[in-house]
Amino acid sequence: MSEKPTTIKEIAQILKISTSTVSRALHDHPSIGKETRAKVKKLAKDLNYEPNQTAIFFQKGKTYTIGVILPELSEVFFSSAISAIEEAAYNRNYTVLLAQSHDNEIKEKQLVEKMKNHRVDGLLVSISKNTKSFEHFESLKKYNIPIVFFDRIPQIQNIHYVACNMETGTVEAVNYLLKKGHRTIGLINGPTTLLASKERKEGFIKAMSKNRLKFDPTLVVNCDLTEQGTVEAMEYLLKNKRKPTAIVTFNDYVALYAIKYARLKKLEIGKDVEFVSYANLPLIDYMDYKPVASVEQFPTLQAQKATDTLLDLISQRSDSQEIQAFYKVIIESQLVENTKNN
Amino acid sequence: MSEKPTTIKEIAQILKISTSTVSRALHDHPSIGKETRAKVKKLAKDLNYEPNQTAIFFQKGKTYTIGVILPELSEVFFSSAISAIEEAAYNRNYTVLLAQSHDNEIKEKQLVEKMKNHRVDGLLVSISKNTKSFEHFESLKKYNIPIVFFDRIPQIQNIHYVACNMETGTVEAVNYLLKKGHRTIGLINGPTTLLASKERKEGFIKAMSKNRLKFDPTLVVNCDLTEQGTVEAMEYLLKNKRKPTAIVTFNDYVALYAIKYARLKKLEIGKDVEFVSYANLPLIDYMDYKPVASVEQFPTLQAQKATDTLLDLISQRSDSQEIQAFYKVIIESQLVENTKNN
DNA sequence: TAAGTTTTCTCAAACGTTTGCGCAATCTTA
DNA sequence: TAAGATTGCGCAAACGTTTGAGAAAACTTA
Repeated sequence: MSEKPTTIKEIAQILKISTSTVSRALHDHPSIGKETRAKVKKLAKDLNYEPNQTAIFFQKGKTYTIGVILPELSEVFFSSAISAIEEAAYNRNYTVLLAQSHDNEIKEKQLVEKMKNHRVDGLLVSISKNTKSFEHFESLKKYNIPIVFFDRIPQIQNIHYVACNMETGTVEAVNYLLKKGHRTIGLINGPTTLLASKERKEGFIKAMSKNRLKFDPTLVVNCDLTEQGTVEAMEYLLKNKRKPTAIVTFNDYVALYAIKYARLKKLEIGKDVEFVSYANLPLIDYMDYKPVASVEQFPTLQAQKATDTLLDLISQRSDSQEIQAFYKVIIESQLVENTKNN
Repeated sequence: MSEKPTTIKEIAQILKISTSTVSRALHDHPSIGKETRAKVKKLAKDLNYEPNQTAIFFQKGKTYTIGVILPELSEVFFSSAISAIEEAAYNRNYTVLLAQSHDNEIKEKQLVEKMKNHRVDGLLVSISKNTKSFEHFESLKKYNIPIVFFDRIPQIQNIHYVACNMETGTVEAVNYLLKKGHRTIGLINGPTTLLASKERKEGFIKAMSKNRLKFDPTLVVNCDLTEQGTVEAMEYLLKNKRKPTAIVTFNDYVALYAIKYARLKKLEIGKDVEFVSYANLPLIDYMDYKPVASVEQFPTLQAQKATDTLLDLISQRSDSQEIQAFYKVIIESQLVENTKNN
């Protein structure tokens, strides 16, 4: 039933030559004669020879595989990312070893170990929300396995990363709303622990001050990104002395919850109150009541750049031994108006 | 800078014992004395020993890795699936090698080769829409690499698969609409080439005849699943002598396009015309004008069962050599009413 | 204390491939 | 035709681990 795969040894035996000759012949090594090469290749084809990668990986100490650790594959942002990563890796003849941390620090550490043991050539990581310490990544450096972080990056020094700067997009968003005549703008932000929250808030403040409006801290509220949390944030904002006529929300989910709540309170979306959000969900296009605009974060672009960076690092590593600089690729977020669909 | 990882050999040398003893000690082999075992384990820990998996893979001819080939990771159905697959594999200590075919038959074949060369222990596949021949899968059987197909399964014999039967759900859907008083029900189906289209149509017909209504073929229209195609299908249906008051659509995207078109034509959704669809998009919950009900296909459940089946096959293989039966796991689709969200 | 048991460990092969080095055969050139 | 250059190939080690078979050491028992 289950035939054993052909090996180089067998080919050598049949042809009565050495395995090294077979190996070299198959790799078009110059020191092998034309005829032998042809004979070897022919027989290899006939016997359906397939090089045993596990042997090669072992021999070369290289697996042509990159590890990818993402928080949640079911989140649209990350599923778009993994799609792009796979694509980019495939184009450069690399394979993807995939794992998700479910935003669990302990699991993330285990996965890093596992990836190391699998001898991946490099690692692509978007860190878990709950990861506080980063030694598990440090340990990879010792083994010379490069890591590139993307989107969710740890706040430590000397790392390679690709990330999206939320400030620009936020500034654009606020400017856009101001231009539309809004003067009282609220921000439903994420948890304070997130870098992304910080960037959004800073963009918010910057836009205000640039427009000579004073920043009103009561119009900014943090939220845990759940529906309940969003409702509470909305209640807070709508009870405010200065009731916002426009609200910037941390992401599309928050926007959806907020819009739902606003409609429940009989507010007309786009008239009584208008929303701008950060793009996570492609389906926003199909919604009837949706944010007027979204700050695009380019998940696939980020993922692509991150993969390319990682693969560059991998090939550099084998070329030279010197320590290269740290790549810091910043993609600017960008406001896009959401088109009406009816 | 880059230290070489510790090996079993080094441990052996330091302790002046043989590598086999070290290996066995680390594996708690009974024939190793308590003290030696303790000594070995201590030193291993101190030296930060990590077994070189590539060597083990090579040695054992097993990689504890499963290959997964999906058509499109950016499609919600498949991203939910890969999330569940990774989860299930992780729980049984397997790792996932990921690739997407982009519905391209040639690429699919290349990927199967690549997976074979990587010596995956098994393969999980949802086939490309455009795949017509299946020898590339046959070739894996020779090497005793089990394959489990899921959701999109080839129409050939002697394979393991997990799939969702669309007929039941479709019958339920039609019954549901009939019960709501509809008598003229349309079906915007997918391309005739797809098994899924066939099942939907058969369910459609079966439900009609069970309710002693004669099946009207003019109310069924095939479509290529694009927006343009959907618009054409809608035009056709709305021009029909018997104008449907309810429409079953092939998937949520088609439903969205159809609803958009219907509203453009000033039809009131839920009154003039009602929709039932097949669930792909979690976001349907957030929509204002949406199908009243969806036929749930349980992507994560399918993926989970498929992974478990594959891993069972893999462990069986090493246990016994006999050829086992072919697993055919059918999950019944199920109608779920979509709750109102305002 | 010698023989038999049991415990603990070692030897060496094997997995399939790559590659540095050396050697033989062939070809070149004066 | 002898010396050197070139071409074509083989030898053997190496990568790190597992494992069957056997050897040595320790412990029993009569």
